[in-house]
Amino acid sequence: MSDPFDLEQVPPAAQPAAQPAGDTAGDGVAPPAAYITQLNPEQRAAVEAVAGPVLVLAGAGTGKTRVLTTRLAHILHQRLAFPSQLLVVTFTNKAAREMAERTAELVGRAVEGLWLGTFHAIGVRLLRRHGELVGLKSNFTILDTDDQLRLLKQLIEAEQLDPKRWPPRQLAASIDRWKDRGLIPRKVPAGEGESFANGKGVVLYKAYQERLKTLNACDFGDLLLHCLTIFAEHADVLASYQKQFRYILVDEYQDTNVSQYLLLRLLAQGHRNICCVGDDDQSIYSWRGAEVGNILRFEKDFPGAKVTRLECNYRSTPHILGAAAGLIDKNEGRLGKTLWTELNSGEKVQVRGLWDGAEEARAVGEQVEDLQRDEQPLNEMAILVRASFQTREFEERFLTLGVPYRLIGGTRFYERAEIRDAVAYLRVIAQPDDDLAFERIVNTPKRGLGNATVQLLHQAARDMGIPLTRAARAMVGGDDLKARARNSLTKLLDDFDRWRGLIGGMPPGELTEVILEESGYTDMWQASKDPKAPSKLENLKELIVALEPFDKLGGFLEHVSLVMDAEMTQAEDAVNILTLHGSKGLEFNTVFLPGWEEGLFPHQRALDENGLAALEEERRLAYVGLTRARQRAIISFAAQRQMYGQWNIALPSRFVGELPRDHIETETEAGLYGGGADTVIEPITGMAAPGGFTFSDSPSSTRMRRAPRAAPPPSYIEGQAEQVITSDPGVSDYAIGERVFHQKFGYGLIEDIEGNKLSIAFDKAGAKKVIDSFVQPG
DNA sequence: TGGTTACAACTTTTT
DNA sequence: GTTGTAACCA
Repeated sequence: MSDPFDLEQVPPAAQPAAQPAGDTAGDGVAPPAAYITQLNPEQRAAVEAVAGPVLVLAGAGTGKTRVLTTRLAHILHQRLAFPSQLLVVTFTNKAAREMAERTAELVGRAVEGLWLGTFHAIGVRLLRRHGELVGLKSNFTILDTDDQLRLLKQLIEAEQLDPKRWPPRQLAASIDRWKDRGLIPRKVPAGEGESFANGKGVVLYKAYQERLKTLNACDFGDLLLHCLTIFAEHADVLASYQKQFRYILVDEYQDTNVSQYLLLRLLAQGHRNICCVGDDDQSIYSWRGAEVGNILRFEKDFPGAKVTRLECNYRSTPHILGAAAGLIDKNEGRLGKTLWTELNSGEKVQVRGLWDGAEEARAVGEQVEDLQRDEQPLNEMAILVRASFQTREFEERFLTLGVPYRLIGGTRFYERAEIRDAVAYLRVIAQPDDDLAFERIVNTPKRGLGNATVQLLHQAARDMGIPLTRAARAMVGGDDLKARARNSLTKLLDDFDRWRGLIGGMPPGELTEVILEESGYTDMWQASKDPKAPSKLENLKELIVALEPFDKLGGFLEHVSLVMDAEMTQAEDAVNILTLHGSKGLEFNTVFLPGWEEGLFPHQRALDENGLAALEEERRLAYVGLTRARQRAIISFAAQRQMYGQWNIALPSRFVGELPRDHIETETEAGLYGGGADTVIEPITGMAAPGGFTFSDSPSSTRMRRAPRAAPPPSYIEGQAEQVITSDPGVSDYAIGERVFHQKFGYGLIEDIEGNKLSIAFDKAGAKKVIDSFVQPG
């Protein structure tokens, strides 16, 4: 019997033109394939519109991945193309994996030969083949952020600049942004390089690119930038890929940057069958170069594009959707979608104000335990935070409670120092020109090759214009080095040679074990009395395990640079703690959204750097967070919070006030921000919340004595006119010059008063703005 | 050269 | 509070 997905049988000449769905087995009577009938009409339209440019605006929880995978299966089923003629690009490795798995489910087995991966993975694939066109050998190294920074620091110093005044991080950010925009050094618009080191920015960028070439290396941005260069300069290469990729599918289109956009546009010019799926309301990566504009002007870029909206949400209750919709509606410049659902209304979104971060963690912990008693799996609960430092309080709380949790994100496996050291050894072996890897391990473990020696090597390498390891070889033959250093270095180079000789002879995992053993690296940690040493040794063992599936060293190194996240074991039932950014694409029955405070969320730094655009992006982030929830969302904010050792006053996020009241339920009692016991929180303003809360767990001695007052509505925030302030703004009872006491900051002097906000110069804690109900006469 | 200490900066998000 | 870097001393 014929297999509808028998890809070997696909006639390569098949054209997108049209056979009706399901009529592929040649018997002419087949109804629409099963996979099609399971879709709703909009989804089905998005799947079946295979020819020409298509934009699918897929709201949160509307079955975006399903549409993508079904479309992919559909194209294969219709025999419109070989797998190798399909380019499927995702934004994350996880999404790529999921896509492959779900397509395999639809097709009934894994599909071989697809060009499916992240933009960067696709870039690598192209560069391994055509890298010589931009001066890269096929075994080029991919630098990580750390290497990049060390290299930039060297270059900054070489320009006689002080890296303290001109931080490498800042330069790296500029360079990354240029690369995101597809700009090689000479294309950087005049004036843009000026801001760094008095105009040296572009000079350094150029020097950096040259240095990368001699290192036979490229950074993340180059993976796309070099592809663009190749396509621009070699029409034949471009043409061959334009011809090859009959169908292009793009996930998370709202997250593409200019480079990615340009690549897609070039590649799609062949067959024009490009389908982009995305949601402008979930664009949260502009800070790393993503251009929402790409999705907003899709129809202009691809004339005649079909646009399909997926608005039927299968995930969240109406209250959750309503709250999210009310919030996102405050943004301008949206393509606009209205999500609806057939689910029952469910619980309202809970909004809670609390005394401080610790109490917030306590409240979440309690609710987690309650839900657990109701037999809700912990796996179905998630705490989504804005910034990673927020995770600590929850971790501590869960440890105390004995509730298992898992931290998603955080320091990733391949970013750990010991893993990078080990990988650096492998890199030196695989690619002798990799100076950065060499520098990393030349004196780790200590072998008497300190700074002085390395400087000599650098000098020699520069003079001769060769990589460090080659310079080292030359130096051990000469007499510039002290006997001790020379012996050490000779031994190290001999080790390199020996290990290199082992590459083909044993699997990479075994080779790594040999290297870590013979180099003394393992011994170093075994002898260490660092409390972290045991866990580092554990990690090294895990690295060996991670190496097992790889039969070639190069393959593993590529994996390390592209797939930063090591596979997580989901075995245990545990609460998930992750950032809002990390939550995109996930869903949970219960979602906790703590830290909705001005300055933290929306984040102050984002606001400072990017103003209104950033505010809208933060709002989208809030939208993403809310729409992760299937049944229940709990938003909370604290009145004060400790951030890197310092206590900070916090006011409720303006987003709290933007939530439509019909869909939320506030747990309010008396007092936290002033206001009477029966007031409703209206912290809309981004200033102060007149809502009432008690600090239930705080010792009675800390309770406020003074009659609470509400904050005045801030005048500088637009669009707040309709918000009702239910408690009387009033005026502070304090006077300038009065001495007051604050529970966390101690004694201080009032310097200024605005409504109920006091500017106080604290004796120990410095100047702060505090709501008057937090202090008492001192 | 290596270890220790002191100081500083830093924390939004990540392929 | 933490981590990384610089300066100092052994």
